[in-house]
Amino acid sequence: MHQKRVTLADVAKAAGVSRTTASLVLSDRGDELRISEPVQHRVRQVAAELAYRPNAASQVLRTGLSRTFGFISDTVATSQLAGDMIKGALEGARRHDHMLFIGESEGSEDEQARLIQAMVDRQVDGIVIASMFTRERPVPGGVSRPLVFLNTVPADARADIPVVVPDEIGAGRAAVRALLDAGHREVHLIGAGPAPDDVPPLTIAGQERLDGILQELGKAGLKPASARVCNIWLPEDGWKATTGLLQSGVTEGAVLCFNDRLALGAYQAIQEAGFLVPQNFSVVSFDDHQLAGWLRPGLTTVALPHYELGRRAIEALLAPAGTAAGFERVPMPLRTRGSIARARI
Amino acid sequence: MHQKRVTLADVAKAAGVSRTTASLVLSDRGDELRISEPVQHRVRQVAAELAYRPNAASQVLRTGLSRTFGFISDTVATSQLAGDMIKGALEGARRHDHMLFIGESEGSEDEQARLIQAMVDRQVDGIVIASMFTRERPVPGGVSRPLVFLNTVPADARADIPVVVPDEIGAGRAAVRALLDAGHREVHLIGAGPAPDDVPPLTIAGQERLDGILQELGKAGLKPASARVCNIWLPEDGWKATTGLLQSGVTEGAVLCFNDRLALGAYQAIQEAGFLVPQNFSVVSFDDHQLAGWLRPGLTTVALPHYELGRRAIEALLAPAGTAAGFERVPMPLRTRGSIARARI
DNA sequence: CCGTCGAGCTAAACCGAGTTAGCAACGACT
DNA sequence: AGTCGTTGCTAACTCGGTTTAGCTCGACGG
Repeated sequence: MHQKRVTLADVAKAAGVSRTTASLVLSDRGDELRISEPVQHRVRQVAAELAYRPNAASQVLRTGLSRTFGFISDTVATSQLAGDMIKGALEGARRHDHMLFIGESEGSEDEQARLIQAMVDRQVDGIVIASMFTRERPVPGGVSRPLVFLNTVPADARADIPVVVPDEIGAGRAAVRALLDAGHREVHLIGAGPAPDDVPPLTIAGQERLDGILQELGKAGLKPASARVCNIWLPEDGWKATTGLLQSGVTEGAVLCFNDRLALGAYQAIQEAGFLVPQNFSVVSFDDHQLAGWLRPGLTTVALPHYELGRRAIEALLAPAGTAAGFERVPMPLRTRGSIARARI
Repeated sequence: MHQKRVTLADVAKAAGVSRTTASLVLSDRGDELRISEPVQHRVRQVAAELAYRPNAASQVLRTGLSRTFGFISDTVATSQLAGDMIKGALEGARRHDHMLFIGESEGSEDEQARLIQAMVDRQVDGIVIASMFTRERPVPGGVSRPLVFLNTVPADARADIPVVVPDEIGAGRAAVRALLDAGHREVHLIGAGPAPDDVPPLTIAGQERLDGILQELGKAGLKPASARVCNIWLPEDGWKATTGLLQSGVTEGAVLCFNDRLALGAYQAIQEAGFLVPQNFSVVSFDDHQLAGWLRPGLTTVALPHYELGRRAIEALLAPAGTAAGFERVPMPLRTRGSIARARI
C-alpha cells in the first residue's frame, strides 16, 4: 500500500553513479563541479522516470532551510479581509517557492508563543505576526528567525522589527478629499471625532483615520460639521449614530463613516428615514468590505489593501536583515462607487 | 546572532548520559526501557534548563510523521465562510498537536497538483481538499497520504475517499419548515426552481437545497408559488429577481432565497418597492453569512456549518483507513432572526 | 567458582539529503 | 621520466533525532 518513496540513492543506483553525483546534478551544480554532459543527462532522465522527489525533511535537516513561512494572526475568521491577507501571503510565498503554515492565536500571548515554538521547531524561514485590526503588540522575544509585524505595531517603539501597515492617515485624507472634490463642506463623522482623541480605545486605525480626516479638513479651513463616537463599529452602532444625526434635524450633507459596517448602518438609517443615498446624503467610508459592492448604491470607500499587505509582509521576511527594518505604509486606494453625489451649492 | 540550537546531544552531554538515554526519557519511553528514576529526572531537568526543543526535521526524517496537515482550497478569499472553514481545520489540527499548511489552487488542477506535491514532499500526514462551493472534482491520483474531500464530492462515485459535506437537503427542508411553521403557504423561490432541475449549472448546493425544499413543500401538499432561477447568486441578481416578483403583482408572502446574498438583494427590492420585511414579506435563506446579522431586520437563514466542516475534515484524516470512507453530512442549523412573521390567514 | 538473569544503560545503524576533501586517469610540459 | 594541472567523479562526513541490538555489572543459584 504505502509504496516506498524513491530516494536519491535509488536514482543514483539506477543511473550508475554515486549519490554525490546525482545530488550535484539535480541541484544544478553539475556544471560547476564538472559532471559531464552525458552523465548529467542520464541522471536527470532517470530521476524523471522514477518520478524522484527529494525528501524535504532531509533537506531541512541538512541545510536548515525549510522553504516554509509561518503566518500567525490573532483571528482568521472575523472577516473576509483576513482571507485576503492570507491570500496575499500565499501568493508571496508561492513566488519564492515556499509553503505557508497558518496559526491563530485568538489574541492569547500563550497560544501565540506555542505557535511560534511549533513553527520554529519546524525550522520555518520566517514568521509573520498579523493582527486583523491594527493595534500595538509586544514583540515576542528569543525567536531566532526573521519576524515581521503585519497590521500591528510593536508596543516597544525601539523594537527593531519590520512592520507593514496600511497608510490609514492617507486613507483619512483620501476620504475627505473625495467629499471635498464633490463640493461638500458639511462633513458628519460616524464612529469617531470631532476632537483628535475622540476615538474608541485600542484602535490605531481609528486614531490615524481621524488624524488624516482632520488634517485634510483643516487644509480646506473646515472642521467636522458633527461627529459621533462609536465604541464598537458594527452596523447597529452606525444605525444608531446616524439615526441620532438625522433626528438632530440634518437633512442633507456628507456622512463619513469610519468603516463599511458603520456605513451599512448609516444606509439603513438614511433609507428608513425616507432619505436617499446619494441624493440627500453622500456616504464614504473605509475598508472596502465585500459588502460595499453589494449595497445600493455601491459604497465609495477607501480600501484596506489586505492582499498587498500580506504579500509585502512575506517580502519583508525575505529582505536581508537590516534592510527591511522599519515601517512600510501601504497606500489605501479609494474605490469609487455610487454613494457620493455633487453637493448642491 | 544566530545562536546554535540546543540539540539532544547537548542535553545528553550536560546530563552525563548517552543520546539514546536522553531520547528515551524525553519521548516518555524511559519507564518502558528501564531508565532509573534519578537519571530520568536529571535528563528532564537539564532539558528544561537548556530550553531544549527537538528539531522537527530530524524527527520527520526518521519517523516519517510530520505532525502536519495540508489544507488546499480552490479559493480562500472569496468569503468569510472560507475563514471559518480554515478556523475549524486549525482547531482540529491543534487538538492533535498538528500544524496546518494552507494552499490555494484557484481552481487550477495544475496548481493543485503542485501544492499536493509540495505538501507530500514535506511529509504531511494528510491533506484536506476543500471547495468553497460544493461541487464535483476528480480525485487526485498517486497521493500516498490520507486525503479528505471537504465541501466537494468526487466526480468518480466509486472513489474510495472520505467526504465531508453540509447537509443541504436537510437545510432546504428546514428553511421550508420555518416558513410553514409560521403559517405561510405561498412560498416564492429566488435563485432556483420550480422544477427539480431548474438550477444554475455546477452547483450541488443549489440542487440539493431545491430537492429539500420541494420535498418539504410536497409533504405539505404544496408547490412553490413562483420561482426564478439566477445563474449567479449575487445581491444584484436577487434584487432583479425579487423586483420581477413584485412587478408581477405579488404584495405579500414568503420569499425563500437560495443564499444570503440573494436575500440582501431581496431586502433591497422589497424595501425600495415600499414594502416591509417581515410585515409584508417573510424572508429566509441559506449560509448564515455575517451579513445576515447585520440586516434590518436580522435575516433568518440556515447556516453553513463551516467551522464544523473544517474540524471534521481533519478528524476524518486521522480516522483509521477504511473507517472514514464515505459521506459525512454535517447538519445545517437554522438561525432564527427577525425576517419571518406569522402569515395573515 | 561459574553460569544465568535482569536491571540499566549505550554503541551504532538509520532516515535522506548536502557538502568537503580528495582520488584516478590522462594529457601536457619540462 | 617525472611533475603538474585538469577533468570527472566519489568516499565519507554531517545534520539531529529514533531505534535496535547488545554490553556491563551485580545478585543469585547451584
